[in-house]
Amino acid sequence: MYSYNYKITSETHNKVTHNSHTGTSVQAKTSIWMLRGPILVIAEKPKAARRIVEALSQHYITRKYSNISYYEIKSMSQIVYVASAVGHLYTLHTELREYPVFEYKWVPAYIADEEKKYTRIYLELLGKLAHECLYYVNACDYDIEGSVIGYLIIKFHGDEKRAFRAKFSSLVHSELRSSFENLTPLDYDMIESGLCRHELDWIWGINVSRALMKAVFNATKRKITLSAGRVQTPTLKFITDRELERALFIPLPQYMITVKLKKDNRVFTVEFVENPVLSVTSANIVKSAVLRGKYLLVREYTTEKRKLTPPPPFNLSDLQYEAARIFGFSPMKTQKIAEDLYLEALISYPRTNSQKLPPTLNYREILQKLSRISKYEDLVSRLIRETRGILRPVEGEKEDPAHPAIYPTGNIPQSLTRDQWAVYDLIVRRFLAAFAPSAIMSYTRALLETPSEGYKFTCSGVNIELPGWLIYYPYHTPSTKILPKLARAERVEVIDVVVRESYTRPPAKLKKIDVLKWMESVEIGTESTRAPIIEKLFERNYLRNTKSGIEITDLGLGVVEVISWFFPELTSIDLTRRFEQLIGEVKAGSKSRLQVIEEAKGVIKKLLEVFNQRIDSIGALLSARLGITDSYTKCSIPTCRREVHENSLCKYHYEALKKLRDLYEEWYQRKNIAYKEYLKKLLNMKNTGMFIRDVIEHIELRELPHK
DNA sequence: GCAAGGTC
Ligand SMILES: [Zn+2]
Repeated sequence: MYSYNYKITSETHNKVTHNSHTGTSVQAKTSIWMLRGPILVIAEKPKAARRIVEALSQHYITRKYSNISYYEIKSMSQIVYVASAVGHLYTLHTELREYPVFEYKWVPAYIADEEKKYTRIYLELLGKLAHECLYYVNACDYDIEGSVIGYLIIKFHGDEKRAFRAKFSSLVHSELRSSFENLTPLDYDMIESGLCRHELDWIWGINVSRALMKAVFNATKRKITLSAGRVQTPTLKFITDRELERALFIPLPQYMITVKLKKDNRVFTVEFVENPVLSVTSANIVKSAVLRGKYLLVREYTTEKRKLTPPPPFNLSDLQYEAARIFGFSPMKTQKIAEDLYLEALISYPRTNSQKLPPTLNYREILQKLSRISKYEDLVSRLIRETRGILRPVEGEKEDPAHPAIYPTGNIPQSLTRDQWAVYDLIVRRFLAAFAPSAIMSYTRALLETPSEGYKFTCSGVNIELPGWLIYYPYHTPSTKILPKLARAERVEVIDVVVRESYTRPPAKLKKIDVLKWMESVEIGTESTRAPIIEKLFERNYLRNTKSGIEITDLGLGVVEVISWFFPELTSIDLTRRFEQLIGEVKAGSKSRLQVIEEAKGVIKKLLEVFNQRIDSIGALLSARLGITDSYTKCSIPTCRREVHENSLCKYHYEALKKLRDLYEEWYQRKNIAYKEYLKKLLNMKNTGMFIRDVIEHIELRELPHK
């Protein structure tokens, strides 16, 4: 139903080609050097401005405006200023405080938001320079947001009619030079679709957030910050679903059969291939068969060598994942550290999705610089030896329209904290590993059977034949396990059979990194925004963090219920797919931005009308979940604040009770046990869900004596 | 004050 070929932020413009004589493009190209009159070149960020001016001239002048730098290229016939934004300098804003609200305009971010004060000086400088200039070049990142960032500055301080777009997808000097010799007119297709995305997110997010807050205010007279949005709400819903699954989880008994075998005086263990076995009776049948036979017959014994290629260079989410896995860092912490390292010029730009190193990068030079850091000296010389100086990095599939994978610059770290070192070290090692040879692993697998019944058992071993890249990036090293040598048809002596009772487990509690990986997998949010959006859900008190992972709060659950009821599209990732389709149509020119916004307005207005009709009961629900007031009809579980759904229970406790009673049948079949024993057993198990526990404790164990 | 998106 929707087209998936349009990504909200990673949209790549049509391929960058500057060879105008091939006739591949009909767009007029202009060389910056042909323009007569002062020119302002606008970069997206200070570091990019520096790279751009270095590429354009060897004789540029660095100037200071207050504490920020800009650059000047002066020749006989022209003057070029290169200055930078710091990301978005403008933001959508409204003076109105009510909702529905559809009146908004772009205003300087430093005015609308106290935290963006630092952008003021950049905008002030750009304004002053723009005033002196005749031509304007948007040289922001070559993506949809870059098109918007530069456009708004030119619109408010320059002149769209004398403006150009520079198109480059790396900051390599030759590519930069070429792009400035082939400037195109402003890319209005991207600008319009970008503006449209901003407006859609604003009207949805602001209106629904205000509606939620208004409901709570009416019910409690308290101003409590609540929010909803295209990215945060589906993310909250995802976490809620996992938490509900856990809270309603009932472990089921199951049985694992293992056999201890002996070969050459060495005892090793094989597992029943049909594990887990669902009842104790069938487990015991297998057990006695094995004991009767006294030995197992080897049916298969195979060893297979496999190449393990190095993992690709880091993009931000892979780095966040590894730092979480290896050091337990939150994605936000890793991101902040990576940003610090970038600002210290120790690593390349970190907010990238790319798993590919720039092909024109001087790898050898970086390696030589890294070898001056004593802890990498030996690794680098080993790498040069192993590769015989042939430096061809592996790459992954993921791409980014404006930035390559993360790599170390080779600059020597001066004073890093322990945590900064940890992240820096991961980046360096991953970079080194990208050039290293594949590791070679051998996997051994044995299949054995009982001689008469043919019950099958298996075991496997793994050995590192050649470490290859694991020397440089050892965090994927498997623990080796060597099996005894076996031959087909060999009889192996049985020492013991173990039937271990275990229980099914609920899905794990989510960690922040799991949430981030999920957002990435369903393509919502961006490298820059995912970790901050997860943090925002905690700030709103929708979530709480515990040692074992994320938990949903009563408020978070209530917000998801309310949004699911009145704004269901906002809880689904399909809204992002829908936005992608719409802004794709704006880009193609088949729909206008105004048209798309008017349609969205209509939808939102209608939803808000229905919301407003029920605003009192919504307010009552949320204020009960906040613990401010009591529900009119309270769930009979003493610890529960929710309103009654059926039989004096809220909908979760009602469902829990039903499930608890339904699943007893299954338990009885697996493990002959009385209902009361079943309840007590469940209460004693840590994996039993919270809602299940509640109904056992407060209903079943209380009512039983009367039954 | 509220979104999501840039970047410090
Ligand atoms: Zn309840």
